[in-house]
Amino acid sequence: MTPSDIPTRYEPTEAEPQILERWLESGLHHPEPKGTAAENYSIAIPPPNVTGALHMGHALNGSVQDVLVRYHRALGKRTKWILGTDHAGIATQKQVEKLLESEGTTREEVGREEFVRRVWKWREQYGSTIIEQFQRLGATCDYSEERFTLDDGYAKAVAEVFVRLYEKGLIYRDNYMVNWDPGSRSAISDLEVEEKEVVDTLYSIRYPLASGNGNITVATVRPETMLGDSAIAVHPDDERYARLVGESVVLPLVGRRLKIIADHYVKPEFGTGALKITPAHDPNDFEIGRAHGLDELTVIGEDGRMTAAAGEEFAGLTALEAREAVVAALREQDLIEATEPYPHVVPHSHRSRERIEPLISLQWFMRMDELAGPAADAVRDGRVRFAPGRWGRVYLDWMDNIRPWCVSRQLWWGHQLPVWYRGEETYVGIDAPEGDGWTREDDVLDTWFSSALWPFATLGWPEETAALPAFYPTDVLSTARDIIFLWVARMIMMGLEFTGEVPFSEVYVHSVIQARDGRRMSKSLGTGIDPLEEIDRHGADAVRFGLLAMSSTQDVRYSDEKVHQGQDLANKLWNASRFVLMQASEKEVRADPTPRAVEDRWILSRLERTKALTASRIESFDFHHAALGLYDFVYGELCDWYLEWVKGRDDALPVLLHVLRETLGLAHPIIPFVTEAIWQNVPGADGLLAEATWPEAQPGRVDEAAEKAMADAIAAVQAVRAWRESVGVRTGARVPVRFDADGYGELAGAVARLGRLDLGEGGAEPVATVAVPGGAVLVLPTDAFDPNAAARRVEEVRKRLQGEVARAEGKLGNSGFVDKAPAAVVEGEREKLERLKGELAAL
RNA sequence: GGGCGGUUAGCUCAGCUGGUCAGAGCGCCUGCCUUACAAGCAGGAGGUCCCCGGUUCGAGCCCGGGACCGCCCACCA
Repeated sequence: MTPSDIPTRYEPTEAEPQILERWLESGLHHPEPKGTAAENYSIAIPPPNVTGALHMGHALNGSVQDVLVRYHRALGKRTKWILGTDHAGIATQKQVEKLLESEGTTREEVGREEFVRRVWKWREQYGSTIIEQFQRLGATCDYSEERFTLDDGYAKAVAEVFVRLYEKGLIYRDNYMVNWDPGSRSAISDLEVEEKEVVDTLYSIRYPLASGNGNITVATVRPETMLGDSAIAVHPDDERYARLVGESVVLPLVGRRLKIIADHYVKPEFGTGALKITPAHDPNDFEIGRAHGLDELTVIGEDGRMTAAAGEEFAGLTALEAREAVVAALREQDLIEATEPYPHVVPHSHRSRERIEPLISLQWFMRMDELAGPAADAVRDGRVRFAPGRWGRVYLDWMDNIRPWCVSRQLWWGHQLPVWYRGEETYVGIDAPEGDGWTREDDVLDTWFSSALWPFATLGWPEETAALPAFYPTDVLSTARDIIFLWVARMIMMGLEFTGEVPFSEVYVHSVIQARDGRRMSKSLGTGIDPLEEIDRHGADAVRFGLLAMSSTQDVRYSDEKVHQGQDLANKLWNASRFVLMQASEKEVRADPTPRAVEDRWILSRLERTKALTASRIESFDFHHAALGLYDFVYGELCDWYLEWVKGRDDALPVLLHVLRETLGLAHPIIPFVTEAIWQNVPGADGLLAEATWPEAQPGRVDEAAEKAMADAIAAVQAVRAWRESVGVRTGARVPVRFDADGYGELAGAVARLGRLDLGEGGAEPVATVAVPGGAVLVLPTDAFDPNAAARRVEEVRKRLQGEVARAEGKLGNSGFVDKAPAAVVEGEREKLERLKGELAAL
């Protein structure tokens, strides 16, 4: 196709699929496992859930990582973007349960083995969805080596880690209070619990003293748990109860005698200052119970129903039913002293949204303190750096207060614990133990346990693969802040423990993209914006540019304007290229971009600065400015000025082509599709832009003098245009002028052309004056405008200038300023004053 | 209860270690089909930089206090 056949609009929907195909076929995303991790560049993608569909968070993070990956690939590094998906225990299990439900059956009915088979089948069918969606974004992950956290090799790594930690004594089994999620019927970790405010009823209940001399009143929002009470606690210094400590009360409805104990945990000022202790159903009571050796009576089971221990009358009821029954029974005996509405925060399951039922359960735990120390040190001493830095402090706060991690889950989908039991015996090992009678632990591991191994398990650990030394440690981990504890911290701990090295040296915590109105983007709220629809509408480049331009060091609202800016930029580049290529015609120009004019030196200088700036911004994760800086260069310098400036010149082509090629190169990491599409039409551009090198820095091309000269010339054009507008010069009319300003040289001609002026030398008396840097443009007699309007305009300008002069003089007349401000600042002010006076005089 | 962000033009946001920092995009107004682009080009209007104190020759920028919005952590029944 000849350049003039190139359509005037860039059509992403037509271009993108073809370009994507070429990239995928080229193999550019797959590096050979050679060299060392120090020479190479690698990023491990936060593995999306297999059940997932691309959301804005993925799209932003994918854009961020792809910019980094493409940039480093262009720098000539062997670059690997480790790709894969997470088996996502609960989420995936639920998905398939739903499917079974639609078939009229249940997980229990089909049985574990069949269920797991069904999940695998589901994964085969739908698991690649999100991978394809990443491709549409243009992400150059290593698609040829897709990992899955439940693959055989990966599972081996998980088992290996579990066994080693067990042998080290860091993993153990215990009967302990856990967060029971009735929704998923599994224990969950502290991190998967979220506090939500609810309004409960606070019941004040009288417990009669065993002595018969009165009562102690306690308050609770969960009266049903009283069936499991083991004691009453008061503060040791609470005089009201001092003489009662050691005595007993009679537990209403049950009749059990409860000791009155003293414990510092109790807040005397809260309620009556007496606290009922239910060790099996409240985390605090659990602690107190263990400290005092109290009985742990489980009255609510894992099914959410009252156990036999709750007594005949209540056993089998749901906890809620039991509450009503207990309250009714207490009322009957007139033991309820008061009730009041009580708003407070209570734990809910992050997954199922259901209220957590704290209970004592036999689970597997991991002690974290021993691993946390070195992992915290790695951040303290800078081996791992967070960007923005404040997240490092957040990480450290958590690490310094770390608690044991409940790692077992009562699910079917996941890594089954490598643990076998026979009677009282427990065996932990990679393979099943010898001998008969062993049964394997049913539970599976918390999904985050396997995710914690991601950076090295994906590379084949514990096998000594070639990929491991080539790409581990990785360079950057890019993620959202909500998984800093769940994932990032644990990767650092596990990485250090099992490889002796930090898994990545930088953690970039990107923005959270909110809905347009500032609410959270969420499916249930209907506030989500589908990145794929946005790509359909505006193109992948526009979405990438938009997201990067939006991103910040804080949360941001989704901005349609930024996406539009990206779309506009793509189109602008497309048309600028058209302009250049139409001149290039068949001629293949590879010649050095020899500058033949000031504007050539200027654009080469500006290009040089943009290259350096873009590189440093990418390296410092300042994607916002990298994207917008690129936009400014392309619009504000290349198109608005340079292209206009050289129109009519026939010797600018080498520079034009050079600037176009390099601009495509530096824009490519941000807007890869359109730049690749243009590249295919550029004479002398071989192969894929995605495989081309980053435009080499040419510091010698920075030209201060040319920048200054052009800045003045541009300012002059703008001054002339503004003047024309303000005095109402007839549209398009050429205005005769005498150029009375220094320092323009050859640029005066272009200023005149762009300002639609006719340069003359005649000695006629000027009828108007337009101040420009270095002097003025004197307007000669003409009928193109009304001189009165010009006079008014001059007055306005004079007033403004006089004001500025007064301000500058005031500043310089202030001895405080002159004496204390740095000499350069004072000098700058003096120069400014001179300039202003000059402009004023020129009027 | 503790901690962290934020509050700048009608809207969404930039403003580095205090001195051309009062900006961009969108929107708005005016004028243009200028042979790359009318989803374009040119010009323009628009802001007590949340409030109150303080430091300084000089403060969106630093310090103290306050208001409001958002997030994280947290075992007060």
